[in-house]
Amino acid sequence: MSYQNEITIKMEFKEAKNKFVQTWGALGSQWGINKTMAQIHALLMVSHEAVSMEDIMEELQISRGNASMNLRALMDWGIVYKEYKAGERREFFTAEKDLDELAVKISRERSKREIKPALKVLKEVSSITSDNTAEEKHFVDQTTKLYDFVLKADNMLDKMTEYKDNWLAKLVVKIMK
Amino acid sequence: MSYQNEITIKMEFKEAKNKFVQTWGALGSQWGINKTMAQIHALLMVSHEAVSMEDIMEELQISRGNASMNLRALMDWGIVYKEYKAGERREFFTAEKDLDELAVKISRERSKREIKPALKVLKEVSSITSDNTAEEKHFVDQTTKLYDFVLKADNMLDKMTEYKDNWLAKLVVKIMK
DNA sequence: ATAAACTTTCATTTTTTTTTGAAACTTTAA
DNA sequence: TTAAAGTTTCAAAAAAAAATGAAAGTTTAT
Repeated sequence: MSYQNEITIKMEFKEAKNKFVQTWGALGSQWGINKTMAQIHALLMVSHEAVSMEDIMEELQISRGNASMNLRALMDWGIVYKEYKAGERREFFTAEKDLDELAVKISRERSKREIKPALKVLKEVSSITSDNTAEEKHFVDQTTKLYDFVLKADNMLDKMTEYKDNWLAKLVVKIMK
Repeated sequence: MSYQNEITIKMEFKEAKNKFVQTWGALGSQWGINKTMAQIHALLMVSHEAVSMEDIMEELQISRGNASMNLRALMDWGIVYKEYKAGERREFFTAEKDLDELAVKISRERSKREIKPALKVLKEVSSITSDNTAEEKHFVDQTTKLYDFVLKADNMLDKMTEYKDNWLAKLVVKIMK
């Protein structure tokens, strides 16, 4: 293989990696996860070995503070881990690479942080003592339905992800038949 | 019932309604939907009859432009409808109130707008011609897995929502047993 | 104990997203 | 046709979110 070809191929890989990281970042934004957080996660997902903070900063062109804070957030979500290498002072980071596990953790966190508090409010507002204007009846009825729906969806997601191993594939089978 | 009590009850309803609208708005933000859009939707969801733009502006304390743009967006998502009242010049708005239908429409839109384009990129980047460094092998392997996973999840969601009527309840039964 | 190597924090700046409001546009009734 | 009643658009302003970077903090080797 010629030198020229090798250069070409390397470029293609770097471009692909970059495109993936950018896309994952944009997708994150659209789902309320900050861009850098999603990008760091993407980068770690496709890295075959643990990456230092220095390297993350370099690859994504971000500041030390930004890298540090988003790595912390990713670790709080339980989807990025710190790793220590023998004889190395620096810390290295890896992402959860098992996709079933990743999906489970993201589900759990979002449920805990967002769905559960929303359910609490729904329960609260649907239990007002209503005099019986059509307006208030409709409010109580609709928020009660919403509470039931969200609760059911949340429980189902929980059950779904309980399968643990290969849960998505198993579900596909179960639902299709 | 005394005048005083009636005032108290009215207050409670207004507070509950406001709390619901605020909470729905906050939840929207966390999932990448702008706050006002979510609030308008919340407001329409719990209104027993169609609401004019004027009233929406008034209740949410937002400008005409903001109201107009977000109503347009909600209609593009297919979860808010325009209504014309006989002998009225103004337009009125209602929300999709059937929760099964609402969830289906939100799923469809998000899939179309975000998941499908992401899948396209995943397919693209996972098909680079790789020389066989461990690094590139891992990249291709991981992005391929991700493509398969996201595709499967997207298809499943599609199948799930195909049940149409009362799909969530039906699914719960199917998955639990 | 200390200093080098590294990480975290947070007040300030920058960027991005959302909102405003006035002008342009549309529709309807007289 | 016109003018009144309403809606939409979009450039500019405001608000919100994210990023920076320097100072403070921590850890480790000597």
